[in-house]
Order: sequence, then structure tokens, then C-alpha cells
Amino acid sequence: MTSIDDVARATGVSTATVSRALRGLPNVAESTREAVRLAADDLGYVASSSASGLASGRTLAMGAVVPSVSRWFYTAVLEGIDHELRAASYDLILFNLGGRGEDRSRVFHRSILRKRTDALVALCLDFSAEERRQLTSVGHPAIVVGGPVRGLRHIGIDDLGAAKLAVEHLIALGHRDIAHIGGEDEAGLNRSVPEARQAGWRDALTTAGIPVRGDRFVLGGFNIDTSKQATDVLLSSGERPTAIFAASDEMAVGAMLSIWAHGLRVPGDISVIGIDGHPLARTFGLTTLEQHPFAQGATAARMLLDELAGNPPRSRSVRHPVTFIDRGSTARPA
Amino acid sequence: MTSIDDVARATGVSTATVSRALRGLPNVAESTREAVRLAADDLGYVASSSASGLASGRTLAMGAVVPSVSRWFYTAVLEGIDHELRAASYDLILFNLGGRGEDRSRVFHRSILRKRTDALVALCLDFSAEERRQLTSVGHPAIVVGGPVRGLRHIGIDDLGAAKLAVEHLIALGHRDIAHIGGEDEAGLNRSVPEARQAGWRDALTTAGIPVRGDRFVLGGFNIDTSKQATDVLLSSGERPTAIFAASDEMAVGAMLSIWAHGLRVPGDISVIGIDGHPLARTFGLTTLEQHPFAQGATAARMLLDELAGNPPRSRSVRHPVTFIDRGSTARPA
DNA sequence: TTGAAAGCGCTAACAT
DNA sequence: ATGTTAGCGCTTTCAA
Repeated sequence: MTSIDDVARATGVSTATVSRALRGLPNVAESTREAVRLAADDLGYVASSSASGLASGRTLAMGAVVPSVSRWFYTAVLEGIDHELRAASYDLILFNLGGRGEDRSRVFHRSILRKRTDALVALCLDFSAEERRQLTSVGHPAIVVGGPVRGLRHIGIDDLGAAKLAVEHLIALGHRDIAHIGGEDEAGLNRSVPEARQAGWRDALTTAGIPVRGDRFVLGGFNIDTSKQATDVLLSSGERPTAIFAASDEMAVGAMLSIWAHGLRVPGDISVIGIDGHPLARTFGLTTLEQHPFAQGATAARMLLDELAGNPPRSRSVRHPVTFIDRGSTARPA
Repeated sequence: MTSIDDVARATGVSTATVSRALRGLPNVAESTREAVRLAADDLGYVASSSASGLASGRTLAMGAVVPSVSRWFYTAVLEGIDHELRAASYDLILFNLGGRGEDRSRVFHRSILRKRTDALVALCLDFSAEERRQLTSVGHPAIVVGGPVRGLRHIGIDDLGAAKLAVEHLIALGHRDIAHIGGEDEAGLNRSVPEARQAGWRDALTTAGIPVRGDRFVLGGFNIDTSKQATDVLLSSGERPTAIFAASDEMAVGAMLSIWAHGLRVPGDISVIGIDGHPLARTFGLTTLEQHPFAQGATAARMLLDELAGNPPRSRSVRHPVTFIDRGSTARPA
């Protein structure tokens, strides 16, 4: 491997100058910089990240801890993060907690505290007080995207408010029998999000003076299949609700499939509304409240990069707005 | 930050011994090892990856270059890779090429050759001769998952064969008017895969003595929406095909949605078959040929880890088997 | 089984 | 504008 010395020798300058020239630092003659660049290119020299990381104390990499990479929301947030990182020439280290819980502390220790990264963004994950202490002790700025957390800034939407908006939309159309398909995450992660959305459903009904019926709440698994099954149950009872508010777009699609399978129409027989802005919502003509995970991820990454650039940390959490998109899956009750 | 010296001092041994003890190397007294572990735990010591990377020449990280993280296939492969890496205590660096082509060489240079990783797996990506030369020169073993590539090993399925199987299945049911919805990748990436699948369609028809009609081939975009539109076109013509072979499961779902929207039944009026094993296939009762991206990713990662462990490189590419799953979306023609 | 010491390839003060 | 010189925190011979 060609090292910085090779380039220095080839150019006839010191390694310090090579380092400065290549990193675009000031106080290097343009002619020198050009010569160094040429030599580096010629020799195929690229600085070793271990060496520069060790010497400078910065890895130029950011870590993203995700509960899974197979869910739309997470990948969309990841893309937002990645977008900002690329602009800043930062690399992305992916820490996937996927499934098993035992791994978690190992991952945390082995990888995160090993200082492979300069900062950390966690998706819908909580940190224990101990973990936060450790993060602080390694000087790792961290931020959470998704669910709110204790003791750490976070980027997210107002889940309660968004859910209320969705249900209020249905109420405004004249619905009074509105069911809710609540989400449940496999690992018990991210519980606050489905809970907030459920609370929004209750609140909106209560505020409108509509009694909250226990049998109008069913649990799905944040995916199409289980939500479809949950809706099957909902529709098998004698009297059907006139509208369904699902805790996610995928769940709403599941509801639509169930409704269709029962020979009913959307929104003719039953109105359906979701939350997310999932691509399928467009495909299925689903009315929804879009949250913008890409933007959320980008915001998080930008905040951290800012901080790493030496700007004063913005300690405040950021609440992203949601967008109401009417695609016609809701209408006044028959 | 507590360093290896702190642990050495606390334990009263040399840093060399601490290093050996913590890494589980032989020739360390059990009592010493225990003491070192205790002290390390106590002090919250974790080795710096930059320092050990620099000293040892190994980063204990593997890079994955992906064209996008928002597509099912890629994330499934990633999970397979991640699974193996975790077992080996390797970290995963994600290089997302997402969209723009200009970025590519920058990413390649800046990140990959910077030796942040010990090995590289590329998803459905080709390498230029120059890039391969560079990879070799940094001693980076590399492998490709997905499309076949020149000059590099790759893990993948027999796309031509799988497509033939799908079409032969339809022919065996008695179909003679079989349409194909071909895939087209946005970035022009991964072109060989859709091409092979299309070739399989042609081959199977030809072999069965069925003329290949140009108007029975339409192009979708490897997603539900465009495939639905493509099918709309297919169905708007006078006489309908009796079966459709889609180049992916998502595309097959798009076809089903179009068919239903036309008031037709699957498989009553039109049979549909896909390729992939996408979760939606189950949801929609789609008959398909499952490829197993998780397994493909795992195989790739394992091969590289093997090689990094010093085992002789397996230079051969690996062809993964596909699994036929009949979910009833195909039947004999009416 | 353990320790001493020489790097690994860079960066960052401090000089010049 | 450029060079000198210490490290950064580990790993790894080589000795003991």
C-alpha cells in the first residue's frame, strides 16, 4: 500500500504538507497542492481511515442503530441520514439490532463505544441511563429519530396530534362509529408510537362526545397481513364500523384488503385512513397523514454534523410536521 | 477516555498482556485474564477501532455497496450479510449509491479504498476493470450478490432458469398465450437480471413451440405501480393473454391489481406468477419462485469472512437454488 | 506466561 | 508556506 510518505517523497515535500494539501487546508501554495494531488492520484494514494482517525480523533463516520432494516420507515430514515452524510463525506456504519434482544448490549459495547463513529443516531430506540452515560463519556453526540425518549433529543412527529387529525377528519365527514387498528411491534420496541396514536383516537372521539367502544379497537402487527386478519375480526361482528383509522399505512392497506375480501367497498361502505406516507398508500389510493421519514433522518444527521463541526449543540428536540393527503379512501358514511 | 494503559496500570501488567487477555489470545494465565477483564469492565474500557485497525491492519468491518436501501431485495440481502457479520463481531459499513451516478467513483475512492473495511460485498453492481485492480491492490476481497459480473465471483440465482421454470409451469397448465412484464431498473443498474428473465420467457415459449409475440411483452419498473399500468395496457387490447409472468413479485402484485380493477379474477380469468419470495406474495396469494436473498447475503459474507480468516479463497461463484411456491394464483386456462 | 519496544500511517503543534 | 517532531492507542515481534 502506498502511504503518505510515498507521496511526500514523490513530490519532494514533507508529509505534513501532503496531509494539508490533500485535505484542502489553507496555507498551501496552489502549485504545491496541485503537485501533491497529481502525485497522489498517480500513486493511487488514499489516506487510511484508521491512521487519520487515530491521529485526529475523528473517524468521519456516523453510526445508525436500527431495530431492523426491513421496514419501510427505517430505510426511509436511513436514506435521509445517508443523504446528509454523503454531502459531508461521512460514512455510515449500520448497527442492526434486528430481532434478538440479547445482542443489544454486545452491539452497544463492541461497536458503538469502540469509537468507530463520531456520532450516533438511533431509530425508535431507547437508551438506558447507563448507556447514555457511556455515550457522553466517549463524547458521542447522539439523537433519536422516531419514538420519544427520556434524556435524549429526538426528531419525530406529533403522533398524538397526527392521530387526532386523522380521526377528526373522519368525524368531520360524519362518522361516529370509527374503529382503530393499533400497531404492535414485535420486539416491544417503539411502543410509545402506537400508544400515542391510539391515545389520539380516543382523545378525538372523546372530544367529539363519541363513546370509546372497546370492541372497536383491535391489534395488528404493523404489517399488512396481521392487520388484514384483525380487520376480518372487526368485520365479522354483527354491525360494522363505518370508518377505520389504522396506525400505519401498511395496516390500512391490510384493512382495505379485508374490506374488499368481504365484498365491501372503500370508501362506499367503509372509510379508511392511515398514517405514514408509505409508497403503497399511493398504489392503493389511501388517504393518509404523511410523516416524512427521509426528512426526519436528514434533520437528525444534519444536527449531529453541525455539532461535530463545532457549532453549539442544539439541545432541543425537533417536531416534524405531517401532511394530510386525501386520496379518496374516506367519504361521508352511507 | 480510558485507554489500554489505564487497564494495564490498574492490573499491574503490561499493555501487551492486556491486549492478549482481552482478545482471547492463548498464553495468558487464566487468573491474569480474569483480572484484566475485571479491570477493563470496571474502567469501561473498550479498544479503539482506529488504533487496533492501524496496528493490526484489520478493521473488523465489512463494506456493503448497495444501489438503494429502499428495495426489498437489497435489504433482505443486507440482513443476511449482517447476520453473518454479527456472528463474527464484524461491523457493517453501508455504502449507498442511491440514485446519482456521479457519486459512485467518489464513494469508491473516498470510502472504500480508505481501508475502512477489510472486504467488500456489492449488490447487483458491476466493477470496472480499474476498480477491480484497485480492490486487488488494497488486498480487499470482494464479491457480488445479484447480477453476474465480469471478473468477480458472484452469488445469485439462475435467473434464466428460474424464468423458464415459471413459464414452463404455465405452459404445463395449458397456457399458450403468456405475457411477460419485464423489469427495468431506474439507474440502468442490474440490467442483466431482467434481461435473463425475459430471455427465460422467450426460451420456454420457443421450446414449447409457442410463437413469441412482441405485443405480449411490456415493461414495468420493478415496482407495483408501473407494473399495474403496464398491465392495464396489456388488458386494454382486444384479446387478453391467459397468463402473465412478471419479472418480480411486486410487479406480479401490480398485475393482479390491474386485473382486479378490470373486473377479472386471478387465476379464473388470468393466471399470474412472479419471482422473488417478497412478503407481499404471501399477502396476495401469489404463486412464485422464491429466491432467498437473506441466504445469498449470508453466503457472500461467510465466504469473505472465511477468506479473511486466512482460509484459501473460494474463487468459484455460487448459484443459489430457487423454490417454487404454489399459492394458487395460477390455474389451467378457462 | 509476561514485558519491552518498535512501529502502524497519519495529524497537529510548534518552528522556521 | 513548509518542515520537524511528537504523539494518537493499539498490536506484534522478540526477549526474558
